[in-house]
Amino acid sequence: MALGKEDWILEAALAIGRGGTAAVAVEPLAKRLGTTKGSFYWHFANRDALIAATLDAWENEYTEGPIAQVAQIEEPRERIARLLEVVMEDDREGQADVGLLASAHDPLVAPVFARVQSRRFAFLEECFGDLGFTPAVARHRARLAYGAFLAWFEQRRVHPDRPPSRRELRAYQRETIALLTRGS
Amino acid sequence: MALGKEDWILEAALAIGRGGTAAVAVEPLAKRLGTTKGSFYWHFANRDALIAATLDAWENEYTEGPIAQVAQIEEPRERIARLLEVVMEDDREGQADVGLLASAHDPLVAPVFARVQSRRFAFLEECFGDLGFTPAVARHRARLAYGAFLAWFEQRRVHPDRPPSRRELRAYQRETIALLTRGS
DNA sequence: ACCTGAACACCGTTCAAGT
DNA sequence: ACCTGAACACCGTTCAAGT
Repeated sequence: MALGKEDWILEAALAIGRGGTAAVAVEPLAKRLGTTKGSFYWHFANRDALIAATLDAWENEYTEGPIAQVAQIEEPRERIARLLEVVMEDDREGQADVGLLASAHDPLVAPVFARVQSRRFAFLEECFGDLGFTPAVARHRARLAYGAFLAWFEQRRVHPDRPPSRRELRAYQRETIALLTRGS
Repeated sequence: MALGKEDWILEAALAIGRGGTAAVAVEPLAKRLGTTKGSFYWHFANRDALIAATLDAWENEYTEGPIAQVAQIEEPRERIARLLEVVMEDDREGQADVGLLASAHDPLVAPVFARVQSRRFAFLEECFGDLGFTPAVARHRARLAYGAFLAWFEQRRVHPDRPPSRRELRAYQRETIALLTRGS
């Protein structure tokens, strides 16, 4: 039966999760889908186009999603806290991010990543601004909040053998919020 | 004239800085060095061995270096502050890190990165412990400090067009230290 | 419209032969 | 001891030919 672009994109997303963009190889993907390389080139101009399409899908699903979930919360402190929870809760979300971090240098990935990160920074900056911090301070706190997120996943990625407990996650989030909103 | 392993390692390090391990390709490297692929295989078993050797050199130079530079500072708060400065000051250091972050998924890179990060976390934890925090709190603060470092370079990498000023860096460091050592 | 299969380029790897 | 050059495998890409 005929395949569609989506089938290739789905398979590529799995590959990226496993090993970054380097793991997106047309021939193995074709084998996995039970078809040939020639078929692939009917749907996509080349390998880069497949990766671009996959990143596009990721950007839509995973970035706006979490932000939209918390954007309507009135209290800024609560909004930040919920965002941290949402974003650190879901393992798949984290791994999608981390799989892409692994390919951050890839010229295809860089611009997408830049957009996503800018969006996240901007949202966090706004939240801290709503707490009454000056723009400069809000920027620093937003950066620290984003770093709190990065460091958490870095540690998970590097020590997959000993995943921190749910309690540890809660304590870390609590302390992060407490510290970063101090002075508001 | 005869080349040595070091010549290949140096060239490989440059390539990693440019585009992660994916940029380490034997044939182009050979061309750059004015020799042939065959020559490469006299010095190294294969491409992986070259990358491993390059990572080894990086681990020795760039990880122990900064820590050693600050380890003998008495005052823990000062020690942390200096470490942040040292590690964020030098652009080349940051880019070596970031170049490798780009290949974090690479099975060759993962274990080296794990060691380096463990070492850094442990050192930071110790510093915060010396400030009198309980182990759990020290762990959280160490993670946040490491995140402060990661987020800084992430932002630089993503927006190479508008690098933050020296003043911004100073202000960010000052505020990070102030926040993370609060309560000691 | 969608796919196959053969072809070619590029890079990793091997190895016999050179100095 | 160190290097060359030819060979082969693997994957990206093209394309004429099939359904």
